[in-house]
Amino acid sequence: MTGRPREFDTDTVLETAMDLFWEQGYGATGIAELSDRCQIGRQSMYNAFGDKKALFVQALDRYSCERLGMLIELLEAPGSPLGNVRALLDAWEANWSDPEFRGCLMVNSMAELGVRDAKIKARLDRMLQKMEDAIYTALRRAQEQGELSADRDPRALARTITITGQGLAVVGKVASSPTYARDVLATTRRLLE
Amino acid sequence: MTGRPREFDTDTVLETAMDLFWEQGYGATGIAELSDRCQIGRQSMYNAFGDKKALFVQALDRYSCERLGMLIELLEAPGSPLGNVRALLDAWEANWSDPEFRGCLMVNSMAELGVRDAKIKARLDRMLQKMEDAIYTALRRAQEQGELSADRDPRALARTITITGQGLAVVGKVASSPTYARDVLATTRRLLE
DNA sequence: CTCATACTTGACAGCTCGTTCAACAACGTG
DNA sequence: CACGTTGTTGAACGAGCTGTCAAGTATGAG
Repeated sequence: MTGRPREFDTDTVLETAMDLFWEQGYGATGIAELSDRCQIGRQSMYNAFGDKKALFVQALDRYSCERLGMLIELLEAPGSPLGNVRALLDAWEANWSDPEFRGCLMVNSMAELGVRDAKIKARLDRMLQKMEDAIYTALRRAQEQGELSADRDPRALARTITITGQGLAVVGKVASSPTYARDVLATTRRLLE
Repeated sequence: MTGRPREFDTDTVLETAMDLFWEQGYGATGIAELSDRCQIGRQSMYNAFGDKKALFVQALDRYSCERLGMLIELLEAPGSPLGNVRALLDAWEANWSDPEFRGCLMVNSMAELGVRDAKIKARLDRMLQKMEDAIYTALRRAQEQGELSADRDPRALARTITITGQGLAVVGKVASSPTYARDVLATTRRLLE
């Protein structure tokens, strides 16, 4: 029944794999590199996670849980819903200004695999909707509490904020101007007034 | 002096190569595939364009000239500058709704190569600035002609519109909702009122 | 015609990739 | 201790990749 116990922690390995895919993308990350950095043999990798694409999907799911989890937690914090949305924009701005800013695994994956792999495409679409819905819900609550004018379209606003976040994540990989995110997010904040 | 003449048109080949990189990305596009679709031998490819990365850079430059050229042309059209900006947003919306929408080579390249290749990164940064500047100039002219309120920050607005375009280009590769671009661009248009 | 030049063609070297195979090691159970 | 089960280790496979070499071919110049 019970065989030889694992010598590695599945979560730690998945976290490292996620980081690698995050930094380099799916195609540019090789199995050798993965097993090197994760400090486990190739075969152990295949035993535990399946083939490369299966591993990637699990890493992507982990990213989704972590990041979207943080986002939802932030937006559902007690107090002012609109303040929470503003806090999200602040967090993006701070993150963007980090010199080690490395983009977003979700967006990178959309660009690299969005049209090529239908299964991953559907997954990414779902993640996008989760993000949008979390922002939408916060905006709706802001309207209910009178923080946000009732004549605003919260769905359109949530989508705009989502797009802005994704756009900043890609552009941040090449833009040299340090005030880019500040300018863009200042405009976004004006939409919430 | 003059040797055997070329049997192919350099522009046509470059256009085809650009399309391939556009659809599949840099890493996922092989030399064999390129020479197949371009209908020329590998060696002819290497003779005419250099190695793979050099070919890609030329394809990227071509994309930049074509697309940014169209964008600038649209924004500098005679008549209302603000109307031209609105026309740009309309064009994006129409483009996005196309079922064969395939994103944008610029954004795809940012995601795939933005942090890995410094030379390409600088090139993409320059393209981004060109795009931003074209929109900025149109907005400035709109202000001079009194179409756009003078208290708006045209730089921030131009960057916001740029980010929105890039964001839509990535998200469009996976988003299933057909009203996404409409919602986002409606919000963007409100910024111009 | 001869020759240097430039392009084309096909084969192939060298490498890396994802994946698998076979042998060995560590565990619980009888 | 023997056995089934599971994980590890290291080697190897076949396919695909980028880039190059060598031979053949079409041109203009002398």
